[in-house]
Amino acid sequence: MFHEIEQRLQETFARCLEEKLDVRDVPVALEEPREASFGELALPVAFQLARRLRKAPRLIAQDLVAAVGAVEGVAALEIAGNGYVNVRFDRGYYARGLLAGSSAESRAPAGGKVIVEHTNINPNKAAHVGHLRNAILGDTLVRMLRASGRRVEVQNYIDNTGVQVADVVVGFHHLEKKTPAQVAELAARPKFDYLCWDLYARVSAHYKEHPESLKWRQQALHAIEAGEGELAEIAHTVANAIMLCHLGTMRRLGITYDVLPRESEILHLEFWATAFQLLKERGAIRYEESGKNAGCWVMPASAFGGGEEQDKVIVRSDGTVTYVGKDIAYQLWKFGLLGKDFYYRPLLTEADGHIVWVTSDKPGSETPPEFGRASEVYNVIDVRQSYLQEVVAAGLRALGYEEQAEKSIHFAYEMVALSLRAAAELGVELSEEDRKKGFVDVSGRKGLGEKADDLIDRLVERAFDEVSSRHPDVDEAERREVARQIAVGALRYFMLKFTRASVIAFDFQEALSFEGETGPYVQYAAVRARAILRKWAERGEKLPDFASILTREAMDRQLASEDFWQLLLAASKADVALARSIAGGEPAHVAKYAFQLAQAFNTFYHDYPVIHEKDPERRAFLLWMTTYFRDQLERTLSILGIPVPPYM
RNA sequence: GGGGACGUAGCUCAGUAGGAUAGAGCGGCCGCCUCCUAAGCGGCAGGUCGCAGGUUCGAAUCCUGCCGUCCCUACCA
Repeated sequence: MFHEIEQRLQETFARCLEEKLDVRDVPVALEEPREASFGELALPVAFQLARRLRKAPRLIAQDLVAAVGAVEGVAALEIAGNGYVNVRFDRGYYARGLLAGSSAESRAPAGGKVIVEHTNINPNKAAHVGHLRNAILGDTLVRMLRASGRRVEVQNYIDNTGVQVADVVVGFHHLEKKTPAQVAELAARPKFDYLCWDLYARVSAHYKEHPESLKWRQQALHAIEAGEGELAEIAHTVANAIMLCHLGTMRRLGITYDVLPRESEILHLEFWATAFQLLKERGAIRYEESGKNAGCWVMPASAFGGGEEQDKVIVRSDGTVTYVGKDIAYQLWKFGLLGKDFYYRPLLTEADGHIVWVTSDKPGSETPPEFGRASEVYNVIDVRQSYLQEVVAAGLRALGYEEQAEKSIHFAYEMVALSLRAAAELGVELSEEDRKKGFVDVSGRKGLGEKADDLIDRLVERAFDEVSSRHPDVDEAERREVARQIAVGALRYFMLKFTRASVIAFDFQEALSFEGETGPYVQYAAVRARAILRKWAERGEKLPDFASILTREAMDRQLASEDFWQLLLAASKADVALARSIAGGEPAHVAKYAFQLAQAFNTFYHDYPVIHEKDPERRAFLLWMTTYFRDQLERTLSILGIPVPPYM
């Protein structure tokens, strides 16, 4: 509704500018005034024209307003200050529009399929808080895009053949002296990812003390790549088991995937060979005869704006491909440009019936949906990979896929570090450098950091205590489920409230808080809205027929109250917030809006008892506001992936 | 050396396609539960938006320089 009026104003003013002033190149900007008393929208257009027309902005504004005349849904256009045009909505019209359900909801889904790749955790150890930021950011992006009508495919890339897995294989084989069968037995036990977490740290420490043992890593890598022998078998067991652990961790947060493309298939199906051919044919890479990169195939630095002497090696002099090369092949596949596809098999079925597929190197018996062939690709990867992501896009560009390079979006975010206090709580020794920085880097290699599942457990425990203190009479299993939902709300909100470019110095006190700007605060507002309506129903009352009682005149009467109008207006801006959030690539904006929406509802809740209202029209209005707030809160929370508990 | 991000209240952060009196949460202080759950609500205190110039009707926002912090810049994977 808000957006409709915005559009109408923009069109009307643009047309007026064109017809009356012959101005076409000035975009009609709309702002939300700082002061609510100025109206709902403001147009600074007169300022933009002042210079060109050599005329005082205020006079221009007056002429424009006179020329524009009446606009549907707008009660008044006022000149304010030096030349602002302030817009006052027709409140009754607006509210009736909301009551009827905005037609903006029914707009057709536009554009082709979007692929969002996120999580991408090395399958060699338990997930930690840093991984949570990636997955929550990615999953929320998916929900945002879907809410805006886009078709989205969610991918979680599994590097099951890399060094990280190889290192754990080394641990089992050389340090622990385990046979593949023994490893398989361990892998079947719970918390295998925790066991590997420690083992991985031990292997890293071992390398440090005995650098000569790094040859074990090379052996393991070769074995894994060849896919034969005990080492490969252990790698296979470890990667699969840990991958399932990660899926389990993410499932706790309501995060799931459509397909898991694996590095092993990219290898076995020779995606790289195909891409290599393309890159050579189209001159995207060149063979170096001499110089420091002699014998290598490189992408010239000029292709991706790299500095001088910064050509990027794609194929090493020994003929093996670097990661970027494989990433280019993979990115080509995502756009359906490789001319090759994976095979697939169903991996598991989620509780809601959703099937998660995994790639395979041979045909399966079941027919998968069509994967890949996207028109737009979001890679949710931390900011440190910016350079490599640039090279990948440059690869597409060099192949002539300008459009796809443009649509390859590196959805970058900053790291999660540990606050000094959190690091101290985890028993980390703080160096002078750490103290100066003010935070400590998470390091999987050192086994340093808070495991995702531990954090979720802590949150659930805290929430359980809170729930239990408020509802001691309720069945324990039910309290636990409510606690779980609150924990998810707290964690997801915490990870989303920061903008992407902000380093999160993870702090337990902040993350475990349920008060103030937190997920539970927003959940609580939704719970309160539901509670009012439940109480109403428990009295044996039915909801009034809003459409017939709340006529336009009735809405006008009720919304003459500035309080009500501001509350309704705030509640109606969910779509505006979503659109702005997608355009800006910033899920934090939706989170902020959810918080503001909750604040607005809490004000409403506090100031206006609904059920005890005596006047029938006023009561109907309050009940309608309650349902509207509830719907908007629930919708916004679902975009954030935050559940609404039955009570709190 | 080159590239990028950042510097806003005691703390953690919003706010930048230039706009009206710079916001929130936490922490601090003072209030509010015979009335739909106080995980709530109200109030007070707290800021030369790193510094200096420039652009203009107007700058936290754009440009330049400086100071400071972090990240990236391998034939490792």
